[in-house]
Amino acid sequence: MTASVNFLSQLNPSQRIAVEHFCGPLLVVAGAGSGKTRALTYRIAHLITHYQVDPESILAVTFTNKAAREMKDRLERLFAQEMALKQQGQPFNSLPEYDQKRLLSQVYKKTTKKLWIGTFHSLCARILRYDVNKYQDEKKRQWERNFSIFDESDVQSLVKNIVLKQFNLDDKKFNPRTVRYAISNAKNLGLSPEAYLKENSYAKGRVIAEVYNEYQTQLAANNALDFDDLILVPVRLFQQNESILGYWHSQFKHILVDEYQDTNRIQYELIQLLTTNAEPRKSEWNWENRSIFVVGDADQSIYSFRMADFTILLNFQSDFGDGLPDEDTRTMVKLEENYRSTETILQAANQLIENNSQRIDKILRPTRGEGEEIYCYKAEDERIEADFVMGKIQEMVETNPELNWGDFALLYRVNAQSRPFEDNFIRNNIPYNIVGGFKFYDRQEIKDSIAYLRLIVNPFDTVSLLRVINSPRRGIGKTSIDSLLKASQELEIPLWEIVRDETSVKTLAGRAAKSVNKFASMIKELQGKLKELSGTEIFDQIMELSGYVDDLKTKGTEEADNRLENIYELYSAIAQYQEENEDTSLQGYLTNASLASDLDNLDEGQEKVSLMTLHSAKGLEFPIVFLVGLEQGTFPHVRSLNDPLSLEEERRLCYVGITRAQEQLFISHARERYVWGSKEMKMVSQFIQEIPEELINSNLRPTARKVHRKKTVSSSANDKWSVGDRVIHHSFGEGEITHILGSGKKTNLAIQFAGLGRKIVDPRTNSITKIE
DNA sequence: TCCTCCACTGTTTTT
DNA sequence: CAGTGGAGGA
Repeated sequence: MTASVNFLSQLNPSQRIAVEHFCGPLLVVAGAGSGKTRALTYRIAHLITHYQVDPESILAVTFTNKAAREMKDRLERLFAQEMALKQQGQPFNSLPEYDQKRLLSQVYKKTTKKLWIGTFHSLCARILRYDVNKYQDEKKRQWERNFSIFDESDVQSLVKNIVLKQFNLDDKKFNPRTVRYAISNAKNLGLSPEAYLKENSYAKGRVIAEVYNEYQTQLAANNALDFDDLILVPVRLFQQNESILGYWHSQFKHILVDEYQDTNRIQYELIQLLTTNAEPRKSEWNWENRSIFVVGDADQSIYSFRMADFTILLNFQSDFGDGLPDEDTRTMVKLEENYRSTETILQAANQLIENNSQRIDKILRPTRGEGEEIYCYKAEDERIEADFVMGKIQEMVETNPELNWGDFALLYRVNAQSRPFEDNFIRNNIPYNIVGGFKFYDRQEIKDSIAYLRLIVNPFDTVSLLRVINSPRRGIGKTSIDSLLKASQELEIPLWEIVRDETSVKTLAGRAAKSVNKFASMIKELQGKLKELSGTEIFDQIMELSGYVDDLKTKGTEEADNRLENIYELYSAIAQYQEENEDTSLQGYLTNASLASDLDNLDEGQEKVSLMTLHSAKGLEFPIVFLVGLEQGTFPHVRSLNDPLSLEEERRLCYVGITRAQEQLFISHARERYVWGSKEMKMVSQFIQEIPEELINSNLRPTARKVHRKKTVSSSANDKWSVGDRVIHHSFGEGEITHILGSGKKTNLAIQFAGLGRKIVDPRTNSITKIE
């Protein structure tokens, strides 16, 4: 088919191997900026056009919703371009906008709509909407298909309540956050409360296991799942029911996983089950018309706090592949050519990451020019640091007509660091966009509205019920609620079962009974309309009937107006979802909303400076990057200073930051900075010292670099030497390079000298010169 | 039942 | 320096 010929020609040999891969396992080790997204999208396109794979049987897992959306968009364009040439005989871009849109929507209907592209969480949620009712856990707890997804704050308060109120534990010894974290970790390792207990049978572990168990009971009582369950439950279900696993195994013939280094144990398990159908022995796996294709970079593994485990990536070759050494294997390919950044930036990144002990050998080979040196600014404090960044951006935008605000990104370790920059940007009218931190869905009015919707979809969702039963105030106070709650607990039935029953309410709620009954009939009414009305219509009605909007309107304060605005925005979000997904069910929207992240709001089209954490920046690129707060204790973060493994993760994070930059990188640090309201002295980050001095220009030694640069840089540059080069050594004479050993700082050359045999030489000693 | 004020506590990264 | 939670007053 002509389609494939077209895009294959744009690839380098390694990318081509990746894209043309059809059946069986393949690990793509893809360095930053090496075109891995391209490899992924082109491969999907190739599977469909060249191998006639049914789009419905392709499962592509990405790390963020944004990455998923981008992949779908790219695929749509790719197919639309092909169709433009075939149907109309002219390039897509030259078609009138109307035709472009028509083509894109054709492609959507025919192909991209059918693909299973999304995050682990969204894809699993989708699977569970079909099958969760067939699952039963060890304690016979069950869930229905209209389950709620509890967000982190729901979960926190649930755990807190169990620890403090129900179990009456000492919160010094059992900090609810720590307990919550332990439960999450257990789930990410695939441990049930019982299994957790077995592995943690000491006193504290036993208590946590009990909390975990009670927590599960309450989730089930609410017909709710937490984020971790979205992965854990399908895995369990697949383990206990082979026909359900069989169904999904035959559904997903070609599985692709992006950012494989950030996969955790339970996600790995899921992939493993879907790929192998739980066949235990490798020799029994049937790769006919089936593949597992993962892309990742161990150097960019930055989510171990979420139990991500990059040894999963390192083990791919022995888990799924042929397990042969790098030179001989056919189940691994490395993409090392970097198309994104200048050589200077790549050298900084390569040298920095060399300081890590835990990695697989890989470097980034530059394909672009040397570029500008890195500029390092030492500031007095965080306000001066902000002045510097602001001044530099303004200066560059003014002097360089090619640049606009959207070409700049400001990256920091923790969200709190954005503050001084925000203040500064507001004062100086610099348009900016903060990604992450406060979320739209975290606002009170939004949580309230969502809670109403959740309750209508899933009446067992007691957390939501409690949230809205007296919001807006309708005279249902603490005492009434408590007596209703107590009854539900004693009878072991959901709170809603009490609330919906007029007689029970009359006996229990006293003066508030009338209000409770009114509230209950309102919810009942909308539950009845759930099937006939669309999400937006339900939303409209609940806001009206509940008096929520009226309540805000009568307040008339600026704050209330603001909240109203947000509620209207939520309405548009639901409407937009319905339109884009051809899904008018409220449930679809709710799932989508609970899995949405703030990163999804990042709109590249806007001409605004982007501010975000280094974690959020993964997968993105910007012409100019500012990496700020490079101080010991800020970055690397305090909590990693004493732990070598976390320090390595911080270094990987720094590596991610550096490799976001295409043209130019600025780094800065402050001599002192406010932390918790008091000034602290800060030492410069060790990461700055790990970048070769010659690559950095700074406000402390403005002209230092030019003198050393050429010599040292080129002799430490690994890519200068290649096998077969003729060299002269000052004492051994002429020889030929036969091997290049290691990479970066540790590069050594094996050289065959006439009459002297082979010797290992360190090129950094300047003892050898190349003969051109 | 509701609202306001004060004291305390806890600070990484996110699907 | 936040944001939260509890206590006490209206």
